[in-house]
Amino acid sequence: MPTRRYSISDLASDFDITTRTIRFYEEKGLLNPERKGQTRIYSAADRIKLKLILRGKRLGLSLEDSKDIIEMYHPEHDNSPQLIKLIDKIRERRRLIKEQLRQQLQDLNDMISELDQAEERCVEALNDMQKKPSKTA
Amino acid sequence: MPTRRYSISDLASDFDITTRTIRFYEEKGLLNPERKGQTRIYSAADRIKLKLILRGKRLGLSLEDSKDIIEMYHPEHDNSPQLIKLIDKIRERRRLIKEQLRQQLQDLNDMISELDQAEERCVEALNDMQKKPSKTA
DNA sequence: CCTCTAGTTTACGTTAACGTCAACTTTGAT
DNA sequence: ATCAAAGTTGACGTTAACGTAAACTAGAGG
Repeated sequence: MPTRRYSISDLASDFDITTRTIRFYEEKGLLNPERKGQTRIYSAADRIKLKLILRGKRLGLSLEDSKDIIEMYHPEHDNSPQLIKLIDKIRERRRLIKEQLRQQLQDLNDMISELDQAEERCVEALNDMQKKPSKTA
Repeated sequence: MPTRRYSISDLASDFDITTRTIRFYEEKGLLNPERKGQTRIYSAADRIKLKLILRGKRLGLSLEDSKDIIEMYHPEHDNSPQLIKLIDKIRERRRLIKEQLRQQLQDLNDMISELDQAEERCVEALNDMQKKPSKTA
């Protein structure tokens, strides 16, 4: 079994965040590491959760959203009505993600092509200035 | 000439934001509408700037970033060293955007496929519960 | 034993991006 | 004229996501 353990500063340096950040995520209920005495000990699963949180951040999700998503991956295997609700939540979340994907893709492509045009205009302006030596008296 | 004008609430309802938000963007130097008396009058160009700001927000840009980008589209046509610096800024920004595009694409696809797997696990768990009636005493 | 390093809790501070009054003024419609 | 709707300027409040500092503890090494 790959029962790897990590200290809080291990994870901090791995993901290039501060220990404060990691404790903050715990405060918000996104992580629940073991304790040896009062020192936190993180498992491989905790590491993955952290990864999910950070990916969520890159996508603009709130910590609350990431918390939701984490619970989808690590459900308390309850009874079947709970499971059915969970499946619905997963499908809804996937819908949202896909819509976001579509929108962001379009936004990014639009922005890139507009930057291209802006650059072109600048280059032309530069060329024009080379020919007419300028009006500066 | 399409010299369309907009009131602040026109734009607010068009983009589904509050007038406070629009005034806030002006406070931060992203908009500079004309005034008729003390009332703000927005042009078509202002409308476009607003659109750029909101797109920036969807992409996770800060207002400062959006301000930068707006100035790339509406440069004060200065002298050539300024123009050259501007071109560099545009290229750098495009680089950032492209990297972000790449990253977000991967993140979103990863997340979707993980949601697919999570759903599958739930469905299987449900099926298992149908067969073995459960252990609940 | 002493000190250094890493860890902990508690608590107040900070920044961005607005929200929410309050207290006016301006203006088109009746 | 008046009255409601829309506009304006302060100014303080709020939320998320941490930063920062103080004061303490526990283990490892010389």
